[in-house]
Amino acid sequence: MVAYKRHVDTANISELTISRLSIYLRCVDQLLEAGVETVSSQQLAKRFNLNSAQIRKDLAYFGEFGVRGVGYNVRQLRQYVVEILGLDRERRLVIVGAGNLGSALCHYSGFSGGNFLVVGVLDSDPSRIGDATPAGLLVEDAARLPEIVAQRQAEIGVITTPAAAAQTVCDRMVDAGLRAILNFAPIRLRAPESVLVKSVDLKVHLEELSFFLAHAEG
Amino acid sequence: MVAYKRHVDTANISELTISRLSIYLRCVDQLLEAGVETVSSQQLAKRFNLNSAQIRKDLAYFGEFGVRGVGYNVRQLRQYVVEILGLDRERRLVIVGAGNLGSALCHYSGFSGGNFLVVGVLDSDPSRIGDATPAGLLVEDAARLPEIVAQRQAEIGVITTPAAAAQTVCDRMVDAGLRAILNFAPIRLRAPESVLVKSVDLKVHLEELSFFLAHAEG
DNA sequence: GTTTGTGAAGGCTTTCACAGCC
DNA sequence: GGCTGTGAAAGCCTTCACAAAC
Repeated sequence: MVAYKRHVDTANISELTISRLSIYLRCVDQLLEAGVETVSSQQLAKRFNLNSAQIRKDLAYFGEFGVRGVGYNVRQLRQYVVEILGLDRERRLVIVGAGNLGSALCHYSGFSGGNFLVVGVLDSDPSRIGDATPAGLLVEDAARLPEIVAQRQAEIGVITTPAAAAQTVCDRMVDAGLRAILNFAPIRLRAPESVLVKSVDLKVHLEELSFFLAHAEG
Repeated sequence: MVAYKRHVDTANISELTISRLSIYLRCVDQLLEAGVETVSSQQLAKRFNLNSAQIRKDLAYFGEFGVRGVGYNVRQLRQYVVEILGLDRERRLVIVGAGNLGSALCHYSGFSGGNFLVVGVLDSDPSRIGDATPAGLLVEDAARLPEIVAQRQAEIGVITTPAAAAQTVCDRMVDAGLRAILNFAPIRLRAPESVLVKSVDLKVHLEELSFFLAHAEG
């Protein structure tokens, strides 16, 4: 077994591989909780409905983590995936849009827990500024985005505004120095190539389910 | 122009095509708001950062909606996409898990608006049962899932419980007759093939952004 | 002239299958 | 015996490019 390759050309690695690493992390956490110490790609695949060759290939991009004839050490594997995903240090988030979704996310365990920390919830609506979110943060003025990003060293912006405001908020986040943006507004955003924007349109998933219901025989 | 083909073999159509149809619907809605009456695939592509051949191909699976030399009638196109996605009738949702995310989603406009309607928010925690959600629904006992699904004719189940409870809730949703499930718990669910389960792990997206931040040069 | 709908080409991802190693 | 890491094959998806239609 060799250590995690730090100098892989990450530009050539598919986003699909990255999102699967994230999934593997959940699986490995479950195994750790269950006290499993060693796991083969086949066991992982069977247990979590994955493909064993794909697991091996995804991991092999970043180093040789396994032992032939044995499998992977679960604890070690977790640590490697954590390092690959950059989860070995805290990542701070700023949420813009203190509506239902925004205030729910700021104390959603996936968002404020583990390596992620919500350090600000902003809105441009004066009637919302000063409100307490369920997590105890106060809603602040969206105009203060640049200073909040700088002072609190936020790296990730989360957009939970209505569609009409999203592009403006995105532009301001880019100007404020945020390099990674998670967008929940149902609109396609434009941003410089140096900034990564991921959009999650929750309605798309519902509409996929609707398509399935409309066309499934039965 | 020919009408929407009702008898396409939907089993052969990629999920990617379906999720793009959903995106096209957002784009077409923006065009309608802007008063645009006709649009070509190239105009759509340029405006929303898409590929024109892909738009044409995605649409062509379901019929011949365009006029050569002209393009697509925006209003008509919207109607076709709505029919394809099965959005021409109401789809009722039941949410299980009245935590932060669950109660936020039940009055999130994407979830209770348009063709989707949340008809129940359930939890198994007695201390939550009876609580009012922001949308005015009362949290009901998760044990009543089967009767609520049947009486209110719910079709889609939404899981917003902690990971540990998600598989049990999923099994009960299947038993209650739900054929489409949207899962927000960070766990891989197992369900019969006749049921469509879509999982949305919000943390996966954050971790993808983290990977980008960790490896982007800068 | 313009644009659609589509076969063919190209590119990307997954899966297979096995050499190499334990 | 077992399992990983990986080239090769298969499958899938996107893009090109053009005939057919307006």
